[in-house]
Amino acid sequence: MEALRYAWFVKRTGTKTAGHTVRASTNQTGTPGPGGKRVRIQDVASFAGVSLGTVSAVLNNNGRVSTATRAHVQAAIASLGYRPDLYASNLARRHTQMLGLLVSNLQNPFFAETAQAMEDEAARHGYRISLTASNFSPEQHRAAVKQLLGARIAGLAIITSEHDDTARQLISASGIPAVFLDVGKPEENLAILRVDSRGGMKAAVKHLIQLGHRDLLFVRNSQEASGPPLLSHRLRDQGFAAAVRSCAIEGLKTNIVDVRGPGADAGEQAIASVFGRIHFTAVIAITDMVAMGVYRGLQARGVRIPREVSVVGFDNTYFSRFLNPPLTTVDVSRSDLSRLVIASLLQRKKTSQRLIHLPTSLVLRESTAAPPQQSPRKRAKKV
Amino acid sequence: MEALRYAWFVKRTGTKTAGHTVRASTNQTGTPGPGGKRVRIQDVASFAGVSLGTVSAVLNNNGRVSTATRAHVQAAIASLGYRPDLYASNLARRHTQMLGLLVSNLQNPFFAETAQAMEDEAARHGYRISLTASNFSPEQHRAAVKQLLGARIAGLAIITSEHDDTARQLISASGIPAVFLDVGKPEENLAILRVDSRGGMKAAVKHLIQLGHRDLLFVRNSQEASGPPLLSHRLRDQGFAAAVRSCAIEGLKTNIVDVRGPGADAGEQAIASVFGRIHFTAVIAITDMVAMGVYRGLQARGVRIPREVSVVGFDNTYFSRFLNPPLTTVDVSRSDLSRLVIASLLQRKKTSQRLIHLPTSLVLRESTAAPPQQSPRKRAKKV
DNA sequence: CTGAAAGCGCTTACAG
DNA sequence: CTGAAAGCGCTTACAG
Repeated sequence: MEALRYAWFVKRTGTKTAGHTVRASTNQTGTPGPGGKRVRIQDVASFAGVSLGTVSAVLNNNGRVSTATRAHVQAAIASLGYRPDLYASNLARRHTQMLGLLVSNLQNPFFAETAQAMEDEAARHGYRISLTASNFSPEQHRAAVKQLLGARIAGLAIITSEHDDTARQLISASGIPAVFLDVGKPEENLAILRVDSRGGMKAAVKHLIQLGHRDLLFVRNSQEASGPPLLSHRLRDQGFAAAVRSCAIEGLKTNIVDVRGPGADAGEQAIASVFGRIHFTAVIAITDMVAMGVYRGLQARGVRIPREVSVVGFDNTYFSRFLNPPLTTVDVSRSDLSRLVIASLLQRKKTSQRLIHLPTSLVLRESTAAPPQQSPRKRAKKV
Repeated sequence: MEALRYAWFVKRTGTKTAGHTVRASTNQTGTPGPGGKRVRIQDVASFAGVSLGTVSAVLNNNGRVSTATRAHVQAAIASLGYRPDLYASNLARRHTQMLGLLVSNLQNPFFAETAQAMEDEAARHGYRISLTASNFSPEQHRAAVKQLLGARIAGLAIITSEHDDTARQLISASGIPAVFLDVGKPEENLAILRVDSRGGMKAAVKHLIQLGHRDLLFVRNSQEASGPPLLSHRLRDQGFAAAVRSCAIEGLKTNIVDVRGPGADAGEQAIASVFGRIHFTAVIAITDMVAMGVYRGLQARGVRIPREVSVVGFDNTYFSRFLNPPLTTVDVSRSDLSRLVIASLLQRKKTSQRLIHLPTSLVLRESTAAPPQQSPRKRAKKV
């Protein structure tokens, strides 16, 4: 037994010291190890005739290596095609240069655009993004968080429409810096990013009222799953309600339609279901995707935008200005969002801002105008 | 020196065996280790009163653990909130359950939708996707591949428009199973996914010709960077050219416009630049995004689709059927693509298919119709 | 069915 | 400026 231990010991410390080697250590030869063809740091060291620690130093720019040695090692790295093992190095380092990002869905342009902006911003700081989509499911949300937490990420951004309390507690307990979109209160390691949805909604409603609209239709969608309503949607709902309240004007009438399903489908169906039954001269869509469906629903029925009905969206996705007519919508800056989130995740000091406010702004395009003078056509039956 | 070595040795093997402990090993107590608050597998083992190997066995479902012990260990895991360290386990395991995916850009719905489909399909096999965007830049492409290769991914899918030869050689040399979109020839570990762009283009051209169109405008976009043309675009170019050749019909005229920039912008500008100067009754856009810009360009000039001009897109992105009118486009199935790619990456046998064909199909919607009978309005000056 | 040992491929004090 | 040692937190033969 003692012999066995000794053999292992010798193998670990190398053969240079002695003739008491028990097993041949192929790692000293510079050839790939016995297990596979992966080039290891030791191979580079042997090849360059330096020690393993020196190679590591040049890899990590830990000064104290002469220029000549550095160049020599780098040549060895290049000629062997060496690539450091991410898992070994992160394990040894005890931390990663990886930020986790959880979004609801990549199909939705808002999330896709945000993910892209986060990746760019993270790269600017030397970090990478580990991206996961929850598909709006709290279960997938929780599973993704568990995975990310096991991956020793340096920080975690939860930019989702759905929410999961268990996941949140896990994150809180982990002590990892995190940012949540919209939901809950800040904690020691949790910052909250508050997008001013209410302000955006208010601006949209005010804009329509100032144009003379008095019959507003608010179109929203719910997820397939019978879970709780999406948080981002709830805030936009509240924003709409608050805006209507604060704008209390003689004769203002509002209706709300909710349809299950993906944005554009829901928007189209919403129009199909209320058309001819509810009177409205303006539509506020809860997202640009929904607005796109609303366009389709309206235009398929020969309704002209904005001459007969005005439409406002929310998100200012890339495509919104290419719709016909270009969509008036509420802008949420992806780059500001990314900058604020990444900055929050990366700053170590505990004194940092725990509540991050992101303003919104109404982008005026051509989908809104004054309502038609005369009572609209037959569809416009009052309710 | 020998004493020091011995101390280390004892520490590694634990204190159970003897009184010759040199330093106290806090790891045996079940409390978090001295370094931080991360719970380790040894903590779970101590807490449950079993050995570390047993905990590992229940974590990895390596049979041979009694039901009672398993339950007991799982309780310990739950009550300590233990989460295995991804880096340590992957290092020890020598492989990961991670697949790399490189796409050009997440803003483009085709890539976003494909990424989403790949994630779903990978999850079905117990794998995760490490997603990176190259932003169409060969340099970023190469850097991303290097990172992915260092991350010991189990497989790598390159679904990009751009290409980099160095990256390809690195992948080839690594021996990691990989799939490339469209480019090059299969090798030992490299499969090629060939999307039948030519077939799709041919179908589009034939469709328009059968409707009676004789003046076709092909609208394409190039990237900002002055690099080589995108591969996917080159194939679609060729498809267009081949289709026109094979359809050689009396009086068939074609023009090609190329504009630099992102899809929708390019499409809009393309129309702006040729409108009134080139005669066309149908537009074939190289992507749906470009088609969206073409819509905008046409409609801003009062041209009705399809009554005056027909438009065909390529990709069948989610939004295409919500355009007004719904876009006729060439479909590339995201789910088929994902299934084929993941299957190729995961199958170990070398005899597997190295050349994967993915058919395309023309989806007929309302953006195409017979050309106007009489010579179009003033814009329609022959060239 | 269980446990102690050997190893994964790095980094980072530490001693020279 | 360089090198040998200790450690990161796991997995997986191997011996009992």
